[in-house]
Amino acid sequence: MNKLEPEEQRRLLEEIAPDLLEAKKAEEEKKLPPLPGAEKGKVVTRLPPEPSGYMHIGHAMSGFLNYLYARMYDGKVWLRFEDTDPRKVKLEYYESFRRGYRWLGIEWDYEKNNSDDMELFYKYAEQLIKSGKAYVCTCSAEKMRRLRAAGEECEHRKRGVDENLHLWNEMLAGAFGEGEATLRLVGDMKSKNTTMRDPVLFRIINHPHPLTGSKYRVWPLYDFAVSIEDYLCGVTHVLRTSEFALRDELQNYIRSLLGMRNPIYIEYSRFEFKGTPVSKRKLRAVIESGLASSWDDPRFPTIEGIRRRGIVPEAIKEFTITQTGFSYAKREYDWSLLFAVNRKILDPRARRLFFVPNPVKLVVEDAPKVSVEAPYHPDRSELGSRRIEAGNSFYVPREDFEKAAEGRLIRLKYLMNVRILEKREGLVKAEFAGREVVKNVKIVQWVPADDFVDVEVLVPGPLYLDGEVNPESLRKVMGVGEPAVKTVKPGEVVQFERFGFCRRDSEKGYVFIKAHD
RNA sequence: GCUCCGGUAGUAUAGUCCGGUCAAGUAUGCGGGCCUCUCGAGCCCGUGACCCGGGUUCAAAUCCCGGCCGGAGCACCA
Repeated sequence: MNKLEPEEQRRLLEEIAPDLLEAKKAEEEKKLPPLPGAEKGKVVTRLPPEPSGYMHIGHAMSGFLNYLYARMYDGKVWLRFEDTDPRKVKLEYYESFRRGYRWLGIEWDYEKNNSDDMELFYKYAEQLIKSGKAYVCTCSAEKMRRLRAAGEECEHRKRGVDENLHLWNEMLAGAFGEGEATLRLVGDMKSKNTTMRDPVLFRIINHPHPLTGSKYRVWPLYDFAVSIEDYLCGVTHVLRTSEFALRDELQNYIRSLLGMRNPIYIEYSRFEFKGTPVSKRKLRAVIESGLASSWDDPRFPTIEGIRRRGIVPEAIKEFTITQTGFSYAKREYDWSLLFAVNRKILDPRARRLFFVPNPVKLVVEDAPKVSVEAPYHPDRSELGSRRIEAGNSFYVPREDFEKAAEGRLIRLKYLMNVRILEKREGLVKAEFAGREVVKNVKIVQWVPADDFVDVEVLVPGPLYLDGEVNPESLRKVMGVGEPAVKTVKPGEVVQFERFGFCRRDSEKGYVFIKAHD
């Protein structure tokens, strides 16, 4: 009864929307649209990761939605691991999700694992059996699949309660091997919604679970576990991706049989970025092709990948709030949308430094030997400055000087103007042309030729182009950096002037990853 | 194949429920200008969309029908 059709969800959303829009303009703060059926202080949402793989940006955005709505209504958030497939679940992933949520600034009030509640699941299963709503089925998987597709019942559905109870206890006692018996819901074999056709509630898995070891062999399936857990946790709003939409009916039905209240569902299509699939299969293909070596590759949509790339949590949060809608339509975000948000956040805090990609040597024989005090930020003096000692030879961007004609005037930022005299392979000669700023002269960054560090910048691009793995998805730019590059701490994001925002990725040596321009 | 669900500018969204105020708003992108000792940020101007075809109506992005295109599901995964 709490189940709302998408139209209904939108209608409710719309009803309160005008207030929101006005409020948004008034305080210039970005807010999510109102949550249907939400009451201050009574909202409970959940973060439901399956600890079977790496956390990615889709988890992050979904996580923000659940977290921000709970916060917006002074509600509570559960972190609940959906870990009822012992074969898929791995210990390392539990912590990786906690770490990911923490990094994002997503806080949760309570935490549990579905696998904590096995005894409870068994209790509810027994209740269903006793009320004639569940039966033990000993069909083979293939037969069951065939019958479900055809909408036909199997002979096991007619078993009596006592027999089912007996068989169920046999299952729990270990009398059946894997695949030999399941507990099924008495659903509706004729339902158009195939999930309602007597779905399996429990199956046998002979594989140790990372948390409970070999204590349990009879494991609940997703729909059963989640139905019960959402009720147990008091979840009022389920915000999840649309691949679960068909399960609303089933989960509500299971709860109705147990006398449990249902949450409100809000579903939306997956969040994906162009050229960057989140699918484990596709990412693994990239690793297997040798293009990437690990799951934290900066081209990957994994949390570790985007973190290394220099995307900050606030950007993902703001992006989720402003660019997201509860739409079922397929969408593929353009990275530039996220970059724009990230840039606005980074711009006031990132120090400006000189990095010269693909350097060429510039010699200015008559240059005065001077040093300059260069601010780390054009309009935020609190970020400080550094002194650069300049001689008469420099490294400058090859591109700028190769394109420039002889006789052309170019300014070395903060330092002086030079006039190009001659260009030879790997060397440009120029003459000193004054220190004052001249209008309409190209300004470039520079690095003293006798005091610099070698810098390498990784520039990530789309992993897939036109559905094919992109072999040139990671460009490596070699260059030199001014001495102050040594002061950039690992993890810090700076702006290399005229190059882009880059995060220092290495502990030793100067390897950076470019986030964006 | 079957069952659902969608299709608003390059991209992402607002608007669709209760048809007119939408000659369609916002962000980003793109073009131009201003500012700036960065090709960054900021400010200003501009560009650009209701999938197609019918129907209902005085009036349709909004309602109805058909088509096309796209997504999801059809597990003893979640």
